[in-house]
Amino acid sequence: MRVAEREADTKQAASGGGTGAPLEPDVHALLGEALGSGCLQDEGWRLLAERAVRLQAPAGRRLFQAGDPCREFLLVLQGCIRVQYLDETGNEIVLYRVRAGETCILTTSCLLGDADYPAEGLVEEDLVATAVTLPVFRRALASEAVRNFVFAAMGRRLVDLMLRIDELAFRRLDRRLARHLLDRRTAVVHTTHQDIAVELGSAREVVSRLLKDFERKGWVRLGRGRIEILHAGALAALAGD
Amino acid sequence: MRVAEREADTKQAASGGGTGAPLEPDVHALLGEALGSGCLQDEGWRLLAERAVRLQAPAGRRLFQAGDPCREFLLVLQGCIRVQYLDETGNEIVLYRVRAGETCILTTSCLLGDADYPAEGLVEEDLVATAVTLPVFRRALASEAVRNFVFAAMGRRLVDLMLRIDELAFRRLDRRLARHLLDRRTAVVHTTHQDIAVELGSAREVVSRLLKDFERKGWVRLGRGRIEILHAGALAALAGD
DNA sequence: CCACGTTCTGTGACTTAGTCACCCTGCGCT
DNA sequence: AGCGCAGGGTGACTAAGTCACAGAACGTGG
Repeated sequence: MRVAEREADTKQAASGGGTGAPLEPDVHALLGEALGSGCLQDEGWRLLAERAVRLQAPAGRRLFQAGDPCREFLLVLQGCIRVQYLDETGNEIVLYRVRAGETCILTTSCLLGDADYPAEGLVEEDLVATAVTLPVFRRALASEAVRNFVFAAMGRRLVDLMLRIDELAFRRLDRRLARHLLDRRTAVVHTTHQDIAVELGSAREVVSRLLKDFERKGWVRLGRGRIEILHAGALAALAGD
Repeated sequence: MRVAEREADTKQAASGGGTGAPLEPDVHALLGEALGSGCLQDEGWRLLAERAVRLQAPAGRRLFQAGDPCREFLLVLQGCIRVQYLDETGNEIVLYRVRAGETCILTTSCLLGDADYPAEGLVEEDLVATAVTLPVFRRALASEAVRNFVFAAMGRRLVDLMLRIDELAFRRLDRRLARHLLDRRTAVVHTTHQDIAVELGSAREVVSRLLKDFERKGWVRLGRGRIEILHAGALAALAGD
């Protein structure tokens, strides 16, 4: 219970596993919304919806960290989890994000592989998720629809990580920085240089210097915790359209 | 049929899907050997063994490349596949290797996610593998044992890729190079500087320079396509034991 | 409103890594 | 012997990371 509130613990216990038992109405609805309503016809999805425990956590909360045991399958309904790796020397790098309708594949594979988390998960936007225990998840996996969903999520993430590797190995940091700024999709980016460095797997000083270059070129205006984009076109050109 | 010989195609077609039909005896044996003999009690594993097509390919053969559609589930019985990413600019980096008893998770997740391969697979040591078509694989996944095997493989690979990301982002190349040389587990490493660069996600010139440094320090002796390790202890110390 | 601690940013000096250009060497081939 | 070519060496330069430190911006308690 260390990591997040579970408002539904008692309700869940009361509802039991009976087929027609009263469910979590909002979890049901959110699941339908997040995944398309057709999925609740499926037995596996129905099982997940019935046995799902609602889990909420405010932005900033750490859901899990490296070394934690993994006990439940997670499906995000609202908000966003940032998964990042932290090594012994204190270096951090963002691996990927889990958003509404997605599962955390790290959780899934640790759960099924009986391994501890190798990375940490931070709530970035207020989170609403459902959690089910390993036995229930194993039963749900008997459904082909659930299996396909989980495997497809894994495949996507795998490709993400490969692209991330390519970026780190071969892409220039100024281009990646420009891309990152544009990806925020706001004219004014509220963040610190340190956060960007973690995002890109680089060092704060390097990010600061590059941003200063951008400012000298008139592409951005810098403030404390604030980057105003003045010339998105130039950034896009640098990023490679 | 472009990528590899399939000596068993006809035999497979003849044996059909009947439960007691004649099987691939050696595939059966190899499967048992690779995975532990208990697995053939399981219905899913038995299905895989029965419907498996033996696939062989000599070292150097390209099994698949980026953009290829993915049609079959692969399980390596002997040999080794090197999976590497090649981007538009021609940069290459080794992602991971698939050895005896392992599945290529890239194949698995592309297959189930109906996606094309994002990377290429090269046979590094003469390959013996089994392949099954998507429909058969889907049926085999009904078995919990098969599912656990596949998910566990995904989890391990995921962790591999994360470590690779950490390495690329934060580890010094001289240490990674030292580690790489030691990992070959031979006193004389037969390889080119270019190959090592691809392995580490770096550039040939950089690898050459570092190796020259190692030679000047008396740790290795360099020859054309050949690196003789003279002082493994020093390399290990640099690599961080 | 001020003093003070904290967080964020800027910068110089230096090391490590990547890029570009070019040349040399070892080796197989005819 | 002469040629071609993959593999390797190196200088010069740019990009990125590290270390050390300083100053600016902000928040809080007095």
